Amino acid sequence: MATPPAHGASLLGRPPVTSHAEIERAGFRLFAQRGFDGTTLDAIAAEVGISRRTLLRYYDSKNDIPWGRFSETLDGFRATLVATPVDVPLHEAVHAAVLAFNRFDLDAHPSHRERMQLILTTPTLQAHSVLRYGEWRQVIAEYVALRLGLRPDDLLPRTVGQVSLALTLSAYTHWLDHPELALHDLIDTAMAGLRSYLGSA
Amino acid sequence: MATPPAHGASLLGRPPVTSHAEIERAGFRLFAQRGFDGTTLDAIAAEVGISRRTLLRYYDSKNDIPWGRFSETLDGFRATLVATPVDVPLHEAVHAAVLAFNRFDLDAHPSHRERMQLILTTPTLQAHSVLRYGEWRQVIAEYVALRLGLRPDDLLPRTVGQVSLALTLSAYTHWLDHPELALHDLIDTAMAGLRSYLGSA
DNA sequence: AGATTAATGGCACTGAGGGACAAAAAGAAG
DNA sequence: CTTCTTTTTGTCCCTCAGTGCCATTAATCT
Repeated sequence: MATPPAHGASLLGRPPVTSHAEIERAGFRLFAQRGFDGTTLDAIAAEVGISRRTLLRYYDSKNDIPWGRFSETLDGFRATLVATPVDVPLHEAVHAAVLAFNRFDLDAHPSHRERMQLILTTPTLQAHSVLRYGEWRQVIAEYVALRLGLRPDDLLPRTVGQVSLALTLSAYTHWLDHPELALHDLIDTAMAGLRSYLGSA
Repeated sequence: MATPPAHGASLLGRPPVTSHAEIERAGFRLFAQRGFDGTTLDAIAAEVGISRRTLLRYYDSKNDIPWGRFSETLDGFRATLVATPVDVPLHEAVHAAVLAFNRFDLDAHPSHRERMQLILTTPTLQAHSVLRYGEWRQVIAEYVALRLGLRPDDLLPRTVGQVSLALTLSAYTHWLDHPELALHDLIDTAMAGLRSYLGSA
Protein backbone atom coordinates (compact mmCIF):
# COMPACT_ATOMS: atom_id res chain seq x y z
CA MET A 1 0.00 0.00 0.00
CA ALA A 2 0.98 3.55 -0.59
CA THR A 3 -0.71 4.39 2.70
CA PRO A 4 1.73 6.58 4.62
CA PRO A 5 1.73 6.89 8.39
CA ALA A 6 -1.45 5.65 9.96
CA HIS A 7 -1.03 8.59 12.31
CA GLY A 8 -1.17 7.04 15.71
CA ALA A 9 -3.58 4.37 14.62
CA SER A 10 -1.37 1.33 14.73
CA LEU A 11 1.63 0.98 16.97
CA LEU A 12 3.03 -1.72 14.81
CA GLY A 13 5.90 -1.56 12.38
CA ARG A 14 8.56 1.07 11.95
CA PRO A 15 7.37 4.40 13.34
CA PRO A 16 7.10 7.38 11.01
CA VAL A 17 10.11 9.67 11.12
CA THR A 18 8.11 12.80 10.43
CA SER A 19 4.56 14.14 10.21
CA HIS A 20 2.33 16.09 7.87
CA ALA A 21 2.60 19.09 10.16
CA GLU A 22 6.38 19.05 10.10
CA ILE A 23 6.48 18.76 6.32
CA GLU A 24 4.03 21.60 6.04
CA ARG A 25 6.13 23.85 8.23
CA ALA A 26 9.28 23.06 6.28
CA GLY A 27 7.40 23.63 3.04
CA PHE A 28 6.06 27.03 3.99
CA ARG A 29 9.48 28.04 5.23
CA LEU A 30 10.96 27.35 1.81
CA PHE A 31 7.99 28.70 -0.15
CA ALA A 32 8.41 32.00 1.68
CA GLN A 33 12.05 32.14 0.65
CA ARG A 34 12.10 30.90 -2.92
CA GLY A 35 8.44 30.91 -3.89
CA PHE A 36 6.32 27.87 -4.58
CA ASP A 37 7.51 27.13 -8.10
CA GLY A 38 11.09 27.84 -7.11
CA THR A 39 11.01 25.19 -4.42
CA THR A 40 11.73 21.62 -5.51
CA LEU A 41 10.55 18.48 -3.82
CA ASP A 42 14.18 17.60 -3.22
CA ALA A 43 14.65 20.84 -1.32
CA ILE A 44 11.64 20.20 0.89
CA ALA A 45 12.72 16.63 1.52
CA ALA A 46 16.20 17.80 2.47
CA GLU A 47 14.74 20.44 4.80
CA VAL A 48 12.69 17.81 6.59
CA GLY A 49 15.53 15.31 6.50
CA ILE A 50 13.74 12.61 4.53
CA SER A 51 13.97 11.30 1.00
CA ARG A 52 11.90 12.65 -1.86
CA ARG A 53 10.25 9.26 -2.19
CA THR A 54 9.07 9.38 1.39
CA LEU A 55 7.85 12.94 1.03
CA LEU A 56 5.63 11.81 -1.82
CA ARG A 57 4.11 9.18 0.43
CA TYR A 58 2.94 11.84 2.85
CA TYR A 59 1.59 14.11 0.15
CA ASP A 60 0.40 12.92 -3.23
CA SER A 61 1.90 15.93 -4.91
CA LYS A 62 3.73 19.16 -4.22
CA ASN A 63 0.46 20.99 -4.80
CA ASP A 64 -1.15 19.17 -1.91
CA ILE A 65 1.28 20.42 0.69
CA PRO A 66 -0.19 23.91 1.14
CA TRP A 67 -3.67 22.47 1.57
CA GLY A 68 -2.66 20.43 4.58
CA ARG A 69 -5.35 18.16 6.01
CA PHE A 70 -8.19 19.97 4.26
CA SER A 71 -10.24 16.88 3.50
CA GLU A 72 -10.43 16.10 7.19
CA THR A 73 -11.79 19.54 8.05
CA LEU A 74 -14.68 18.87 5.69
CA ASP A 75 -16.04 16.40 8.23
CA GLY A 76 -16.64 19.28 10.59
CA PHE A 77 -18.31 21.21 7.80
CA ARG A 78 -20.69 18.31 7.17
CA ALA A 79 -21.39 18.00 10.88
CA THR A 80 -22.28 21.68 11.17
CA LEU A 81 -24.77 21.37 8.35
CA VAL A 82 -26.58 18.26 9.49
CA ALA A 83 -26.77 19.64 13.03
CA THR A 84 -28.75 22.64 11.81
CA PRO A 85 -32.43 22.56 12.84
CA VAL A 86 -34.67 21.97 9.85
CA ASP A 87 -36.77 25.01 10.61
CA VAL A 88 -33.85 27.25 9.69
CA PRO A 89 -34.36 28.36 6.09
CA LEU A 90 -32.05 26.57 3.70
CA HIS A 91 -30.11 29.57 2.49
CA GLU A 92 -29.54 30.70 6.07
CA ALA A 93 -28.35 27.26 7.10
CA VAL A 94 -25.83 27.15 4.27
CA HIS A 95 -24.67 30.69 4.85
CA ALA A 96 -24.17 30.10 8.57
CA ALA A 97 -22.23 26.91 7.94
CA VAL A 98 -19.97 28.64 5.45
CA LEU A 99 -19.25 31.35 7.99
CA ALA A 100 -18.60 28.82 10.73
CA PHE A 101 -16.30 26.79 8.52
CA ASN A 102 -14.10 29.74 7.73
CA ARG A 103 -14.15 31.09 11.25
CA PHE A 104 -12.93 27.71 12.43
CA ASP A 105 -10.10 27.64 9.93
CA LEU A 106 -9.04 31.07 11.03
CA ASP A 107 -8.97 30.24 14.71
CA ALA A 108 -7.36 26.88 14.27
CA HIS A 109 -4.43 28.16 12.23
CA PRO A 110 -2.99 31.60 12.81
CA SER A 111 -1.04 31.11 9.60
CA HIS A 112 -4.24 30.64 7.65
CA ARG A 113 -3.70 33.94 5.90
CA GLU A 114 -0.28 32.93 4.60
CA ARG A 115 -1.72 29.67 3.43
CA MET A 116 -4.56 31.29 1.52
CA GLN A 117 -2.24 33.96 0.20
CA LEU A 118 -0.05 31.28 -1.29
CA ILE A 119 -2.93 29.27 -2.66
CA LEU A 120 -4.80 32.18 -4.19
CA THR A 121 -1.85 33.95 -5.76
CA THR A 122 0.18 31.05 -7.14
CA PRO A 123 -1.25 30.05 -10.52
CA THR A 124 -0.14 26.45 -10.14
CA LEU A 125 -1.99 26.22 -6.84
CA GLN A 126 -5.04 28.13 -8.04
CA ALA A 127 -5.41 25.48 -10.68
CA HIS A 128 -4.89 22.53 -8.40
CA SER A 129 -7.26 23.93 -5.80
CA VAL A 130 -10.28 23.24 -7.98
CA LEU A 131 -10.13 19.64 -6.92
CA ARG A 132 -10.31 20.70 -3.27
CA TYR A 133 -13.10 23.17 -3.94
CA GLY A 134 -14.95 20.35 -5.61
CA GLU A 135 -15.08 18.36 -2.38
CA TRP A 136 -16.27 21.45 -0.54
CA ARG A 137 -19.02 22.14 -3.08
CA GLN A 138 -20.09 18.53 -2.89
CA VAL A 139 -20.72 18.87 0.84
CA ILE A 140 -23.08 21.77 0.19
CA ALA A 141 -24.75 20.07 -2.76
CA GLU A 142 -25.43 17.00 -0.65
CA TYR A 143 -27.00 19.03 2.12
CA VAL A 144 -29.16 21.06 -0.26
CA ALA A 145 -30.28 17.87 -1.95
CA LEU A 146 -31.14 16.37 1.42
CA ARG A 147 -33.20 19.35 2.46
CA LEU A 148 -35.05 19.65 -0.84
CA GLY A 149 -35.55 15.98 -1.60
CA LEU A 150 -33.33 16.18 -4.68
CA ARG A 151 -30.17 14.39 -5.73
CA PRO A 152 -26.76 16.03 -5.23
CA ASP A 153 -26.16 16.06 -8.96
CA ASP A 154 -29.39 17.89 -9.75
CA LEU A 155 -29.12 21.40 -11.05
CA LEU A 156 -30.13 23.39 -7.98
CA PRO A 157 -27.89 21.65 -5.43
CA ARG A 158 -24.95 22.03 -7.75
CA THR A 159 -25.79 25.65 -8.41
CA VAL A 160 -25.95 26.44 -4.70
CA GLY A 161 -22.60 24.73 -4.20
CA GLN A 162 -21.03 26.68 -7.04
CA VAL A 163 -22.48 30.00 -5.93
CA SER A 164 -21.51 29.49 -2.30
CA LEU A 165 -17.97 28.87 -3.40
CA ALA A 166 -18.09 31.90 -5.67
CA LEU A 167 -19.08 34.15 -2.79
CA THR A 168 -16.46 32.69 -0.49
CA LEU A 169 -13.71 33.07 -3.04
CA SER A 170 -14.48 36.67 -3.85
CA ALA A 171 -14.56 37.40 -0.13
CA TYR A 172 -11.20 35.67 0.36
CA THR A 173 -9.60 37.52 -2.51
CA HIS A 174 -10.78 40.83 -1.13
CA TRP A 175 -9.65 39.84 2.34
CA LEU A 176 -6.12 39.26 1.11
CA ASP A 177 -6.07 42.74 -0.41
CA HIS A 178 -7.51 44.30 2.74
CA PRO A 179 -6.04 42.75 5.88
CA GLU A 180 -7.92 45.17 8.11
CA LEU A 181 -11.30 43.69 7.16
CA ALA A 182 -12.83 40.62 8.79
CA LEU A 183 -13.33 37.63 6.54
CA HIS A 184 -16.77 36.77 7.84
CA ASP A 185 -17.93 40.35 7.29
CA LEU A 186 -16.71 40.13 3.73
CA ILE A 187 -18.65 36.94 3.12
CA ASP A 188 -21.74 38.71 4.40
CA THR A 189 -21.00 41.73 2.26
CA ALA A 190 -20.47 39.62 -0.83
CA MET A 191 -23.80 37.92 -0.22
CA ALA A 192 -25.53 41.27 0.27
CA GLY A 193 -23.91 42.57 -2.89
CA LEU A 194 -25.19 39.62 -4.86
CA ARG A 195 -28.70 40.17 -3.57
CA SER A 196 -28.71 43.81 -4.53
CA TYR A 197 -27.19 43.00 -7.90
CA LEU A 198 -29.90 40.47 -8.65
CA GLY A 199 -32.64 42.59 -7.15
CA SER A 200 -31.98 45.72 -9.14
CA ALA A 201 -34.64 44.71 -11.64
CA MET B 1 10.66 35.19 -29.03
CA ALA B 2 8.74 32.06 -28.37
CA THR B 3 6.03 33.54 -30.56
CA PRO B 4 4.93 30.74 -32.87
CA PRO B 5 3.30 31.29 -36.25
CA ALA B 6 2.14 34.85 -36.74
CA HIS B 7 -0.78 33.26 -38.52
CA GLY B 8 -0.85 34.95 -41.88
CA ALA B 9 0.48 38.17 -40.45
CA SER B 10 3.94 38.26 -41.95
CA LEU B 11 4.82 36.60 -45.22
CA LEU B 12 8.45 36.64 -44.33
CA GLY B 13 10.59 33.81 -43.12
CA ARG B 14 9.97 30.10 -43.18
CA PRO B 15 6.26 29.36 -43.38
CA PRO B 16 4.60 27.36 -40.58
CA VAL B 17 4.21 23.68 -41.37
CA THR B 18 1.01 23.30 -39.39
CA SER B 19 -1.68 25.29 -37.58
CA HIS B 20 -3.43 25.42 -34.23
CA ALA B 21 -6.54 23.95 -35.82
CA GLU B 22 -4.65 20.98 -37.22
CA ILE B 23 -2.97 20.27 -33.90
CA GLU B 24 -6.30 20.53 -32.15
CA ARG B 25 -7.89 18.00 -34.50
CA ALA B 26 -5.02 15.59 -34.10
CA GLY B 27 -5.15 16.05 -30.34
CA PHE B 28 -8.85 15.34 -30.02
CA ARG B 29 -8.48 12.31 -32.26
CA LEU B 30 -5.93 10.83 -29.86
CA PHE B 31 -7.71 11.98 -26.71
CA ALA B 32 -10.81 10.14 -27.86
CA GLN B 33 -8.79 6.96 -28.32
CA ARG B 34 -6.44 6.89 -25.35
CA GLY B 35 -7.85 9.55 -23.07
CA PHE B 36 -6.20 12.84 -22.21
CA ASP B 37 -3.71 11.60 -19.65
CA GLY B 38 -2.93 8.58 -21.79
CA THR B 39 -1.85 10.75 -24.69
CA THR B 40 1.73 11.98 -24.65
CA LEU B 41 3.01 15.11 -26.33
CA ASP B 42 5.23 12.87 -28.42
CA ALA B 43 2.17 11.04 -29.70
CA ILE B 44 0.42 14.25 -30.68
CA ALA B 45 3.53 15.60 -32.33
CA ALA B 46 3.93 12.38 -34.31
CA GLU B 47 0.27 12.48 -35.34
CA VAL B 48 0.70 16.00 -36.68
CA GLY B 49 4.09 15.20 -38.15
CA ILE B 50 6.11 17.75 -36.22
CA SER B 51 8.58 17.60 -33.36
CA ARG B 52 7.54 17.83 -29.74
CA ARG B 53 9.52 21.03 -29.39
CA THR B 54 7.56 22.65 -32.19
CA LEU B 55 4.29 21.46 -30.72
CA LEU B 56 5.16 23.26 -27.52
CA ARG B 57 5.67 26.45 -29.49
CA TYR B 58 2.09 26.33 -30.73
CA TYR B 59 0.64 25.53 -27.33
CA ASP B 60 2.28 26.45 -24.05
CA SER B 61 1.24 23.17 -22.54
CA LYS B 62 -0.68 20.01 -23.24
CA ASN B 63 -3.50 21.40 -21.11
CA ASP B 64 -3.91 24.33 -23.46
CA ILE B 65 -4.71 22.23 -26.50
CA PRO B 66 -8.36 21.46 -25.66
CA TRP B 67 -9.04 25.13 -25.01
CA GLY B 68 -8.09 26.12 -28.52
CA ARG B 69 -8.16 29.86 -29.21
CA PHE B 70 -10.26 30.69 -26.18
CA SER B 71 -8.53 33.95 -25.35
CA GLU B 72 -9.45 35.30 -28.77
CA THR B 73 -13.13 34.55 -28.31
CA LEU B 74 -13.10 36.73 -25.22
CA ASP B 75 -12.76 39.75 -27.49
CA GLY B 76 -16.24 39.03 -28.83
CA PHE B 77 -17.48 38.66 -25.26
CA ARG B 78 -16.11 42.08 -24.39
CA ALA B 79 -17.62 43.57 -27.52
CA THR B 80 -21.06 42.20 -26.70
CA LEU B 81 -20.94 43.77 -23.28
CA VAL B 82 -19.79 47.24 -24.26
CA ALA B 83 -22.32 47.30 -27.10
CA THR B 84 -25.17 46.88 -24.63
CA PRO B 85 -27.29 50.04 -24.17
CA VAL B 86 -26.74 51.55 -20.74
CA ASP B 87 -30.46 51.60 -20.01
CA VAL B 88 -30.46 47.82 -19.83
CA PRO B 89 -30.22 46.84 -16.16
CA LEU B 90 -26.79 45.57 -15.27
CA HIS B 91 -27.78 42.06 -14.29
CA GLU B 92 -29.74 41.68 -17.53
CA ALA B 93 -26.84 42.95 -19.59
CA VAL B 94 -24.46 40.45 -18.02
CA HIS B 95 -26.92 37.60 -18.26
CA ALA B 96 -27.64 38.30 -21.92
CA ALA B 97 -23.94 38.50 -22.75
CA VAL B 98 -23.27 35.19 -21.01
CA LEU B 99 -26.03 33.57 -23.02
CA ALA B 100 -24.79 35.08 -26.26
CA PHE B 101 -21.22 34.00 -25.56
CA ASN B 102 -22.20 30.39 -25.08
CA ARG B 103 -24.64 30.36 -27.96
CA PHE B 104 -21.83 31.61 -30.17
CA ASP B 105 -19.48 28.90 -29.02
CA LEU B 106 -22.08 26.29 -29.72
CA ASP B 107 -22.81 27.48 -33.24
CA ALA B 108 -19.21 28.06 -34.15
CA HIS B 109 -18.03 24.60 -33.18
CA PRO B 110 -20.28 21.59 -33.54
CA SER B 111 -17.72 19.69 -31.51
CA HIS B 112 -18.14 22.07 -28.61
CA ARG B 113 -19.85 19.38 -26.58
CA GLU B 114 -16.90 17.01 -26.93
CA ARG B 115 -14.56 19.79 -25.99
CA MET B 116 -16.48 20.69 -22.86
CA GLN B 117 -16.97 17.05 -22.02
CA LEU B 118 -13.23 16.56 -22.07
CA ILE B 119 -12.50 19.72 -20.12
CA LEU B 120 -15.13 19.18 -17.44
CA THR B 121 -14.50 15.50 -16.81
CA THR B 122 -10.70 15.32 -16.92
CA PRO B 123 -9.32 16.31 -13.52
CA THR B 124 -6.09 17.61 -15.00
CA LEU B 125 -8.06 19.88 -17.32
CA GLN B 126 -10.58 20.93 -14.69
CA ALA B 127 -7.68 22.21 -12.70
CA HIS B 128 -5.96 23.99 -15.53
CA SER B 129 -9.19 25.59 -16.69
CA VAL B 130 -9.30 27.89 -13.70
CA LEU B 131 -6.76 30.06 -15.40
CA ARG B 132 -9.04 30.39 -18.42
CA TYR B 133 -12.07 31.02 -16.28
CA GLY B 134 -10.09 33.78 -14.62
CA GLU B 135 -9.81 35.68 -17.88
CA TRP B 136 -13.53 35.22 -18.48
CA ARG B 137 -14.42 36.48 -15.00
CA GLN B 138 -12.16 39.44 -15.48
CA VAL B 139 -14.17 40.50 -18.55
CA ILE B 140 -17.33 40.56 -16.48
CA ALA B 141 -15.68 42.25 -13.52
CA GLU B 142 -14.38 45.00 -15.79
CA TYR B 143 -17.79 45.62 -17.29
CA VAL B 144 -19.53 45.67 -13.90
CA ALA B 145 -16.89 48.06 -12.61
CA LEU B 146 -17.41 50.29 -15.63
CA ARG B 147 -21.16 50.41 -15.16
CA LEU B 148 -21.02 51.02 -11.43
CA GLY B 149 -18.09 53.38 -11.29
CA LEU B 150 -15.99 50.91 -9.32
CA ARG B 151 -12.67 49.24 -9.93
CA PRO B 152 -12.50 45.69 -11.35
CA ASP B 153 -10.82 44.44 -8.19
CA ASP B 154 -13.52 45.78 -5.90
CA LEU B 155 -15.69 43.26 -4.11
CA LEU B 156 -18.91 43.52 -6.11
CA PRO B 157 -17.42 43.30 -9.60
CA ARG B 158 -15.43 40.28 -8.57
CA THR B 159 -18.43 38.70 -6.90
CA VAL B 160 -20.55 39.13 -10.02
CA GLY B 161 -17.77 37.59 -12.11
CA GLN B 162 -17.48 34.64 -9.74
CA VAL B 163 -21.22 34.08 -9.51
CA SER B 164 -21.74 34.35 -13.26
CA LEU B 165 -19.12 31.68 -13.74
CA ALA B 166 -20.71 29.57 -11.03
CA LEU B 167 -24.07 29.62 -12.80
CA THR B 168 -22.54 28.87 -16.17
CA LEU B 169 -20.53 25.95 -14.84
CA SER B 170 -23.44 24.32 -13.08
CA ALA B 171 -25.47 24.71 -16.27
CA TYR B 172 -22.68 23.17 -18.34
CA THR B 173 -22.28 20.24 -15.99
CA HIS B 174 -25.98 19.54 -16.12
CA TRP B 175 -25.98 19.93 -19.88
CA LEU B 176 -23.36 17.23 -20.23
CA ASP B 177 -25.50 14.87 -18.18
CA HIS B 178 -28.64 15.74 -20.14
CA PRO B 179 -27.90 16.10 -23.85
CA GLU B 180 -31.56 16.64 -24.63
CA LEU B 181 -31.66 19.98 -22.80
CA ALA B 182 -30.60 23.29 -24.32
CA LEU B 183 -27.61 24.96 -22.70
CA HIS B 184 -29.10 28.45 -22.72
CA ASP B 185 -32.26 27.19 -21.06
CA LEU B 186 -30.15 25.61 -18.37
CA ILE B 187 -28.31 28.86 -17.73
CA ASP B 188 -31.70 30.55 -17.35
CA THR B 189 -32.93 27.78 -15.09
CA ALA B 190 -29.81 27.97 -12.92
CA MET B 191 -30.31 31.69 -12.55
CA ALA B 192 -33.96 31.24 -11.66
CA GLY B 193 -33.01 28.56 -9.16
CA LEU B 194 -30.53 30.88 -7.49
CA ARG B 195 -33.17 33.61 -7.20
CA SER B 196 -35.67 31.29 -5.60
CA TYR B 197 -33.01 29.87 -3.30
CA LEU B 198 -32.03 33.32 -2.10
CA GLY B 199 -35.60 34.57 -1.98
CA SER B 200 -36.99 31.81 0.21
CA ALA B 201 -36.49 33.96 3.29
C1' DA C 1 15.43 -14.90 19.09
C1' DG C 2 12.43 -14.96 15.30
C1' DA C 3 8.29 -13.58 12.78
C1' DT C 4 5.38 -9.91 11.50
C1' DT C 5 4.25 -5.29 10.24
C1' DA C 6 4.91 -0.83 8.44
C1' DA C 7 7.79 2.88 7.15
C1' DT C 8 11.91 4.39 4.76
C1' DG C 9 15.16 5.15 0.99
C1' DG C 10 17.53 4.09 -3.26
C1' DC C 11 17.18 3.28 -8.16
C1' DA C 12 15.38 3.61 -12.50
C1' DC C 13 11.97 5.18 -15.51
C1' DT C 14 8.33 8.14 -17.93
C1' DG C 15 6.62 12.51 -19.26
C1' DA C 16 6.17 17.66 -19.21
C1' DG C 17 8.46 21.66 -20.17
C1' DG C 18 12.33 24.97 -21.37
C1' DG C 19 17.00 26.92 -23.09
C1' DA C 20 20.37 27.11 -26.72
C1' DC C 21 21.67 26.76 -31.26
C1' DA C 22 22.10 25.28 -35.87
C1' DA C 23 19.51 24.19 -40.05
C1' DA C 24 15.69 25.05 -43.31
C1' DA C 25 12.67 27.84 -46.10
C1' DA C 26 10.75 31.64 -47.51
C1' DG C 27 11.11 36.87 -49.34
C1' DA C 28 14.10 41.03 -50.27
C1' DA C 29 18.25 43.35 -51.97
C1' DG C 30 22.39 43.51 -54.62
C1' DC D 1 21.65 34.37 -59.36
C1' DT D 2 23.68 35.03 -55.20
C1' DT D 3 23.55 36.96 -50.61
C1' DC D 4 21.16 38.82 -46.61
C1' DT D 5 17.37 38.80 -43.53
C1' DT D 6 13.55 36.86 -41.22
C1' DT D 7 10.96 33.29 -39.11
C1' DT D 8 10.04 28.60 -38.18
C1' DT D 9 11.69 24.11 -37.25
C1' DG D 10 14.27 20.27 -35.20
C1' DT D 11 17.91 18.38 -32.23
C1' DC D 12 20.23 18.02 -28.05
C1' DC D 13 20.29 18.40 -23.31
C1' DC D 14 18.74 19.61 -19.03
C1' DT D 15 15.49 20.00 -14.71
C1' DC D 16 11.75 18.51 -12.12
C1' DA D 17 7.36 15.94 -10.80
C1' DG D 18 5.66 11.64 -10.02
C1' DT D 19 5.54 6.19 -9.97
C1' DG D 20 6.86 1.26 -9.50
C1' DC D 21 9.90 -1.92 -7.45
C1' DC D 22 12.50 -3.73 -3.85
C1' DA D 23 15.68 -4.08 -0.25
C1' DT D 24 16.34 -2.20 4.40
C1' DT D 25 15.20 -0.55 8.91
C1' DA D 26 12.78 -0.30 13.22
C1' DA D 27 9.27 -1.18 15.78
C1' DT D 28 5.76 -4.87 18.08
C1' DC D 29 4.08 -9.57 18.87
C1' DT D 30 4.74 -14.58 19.77
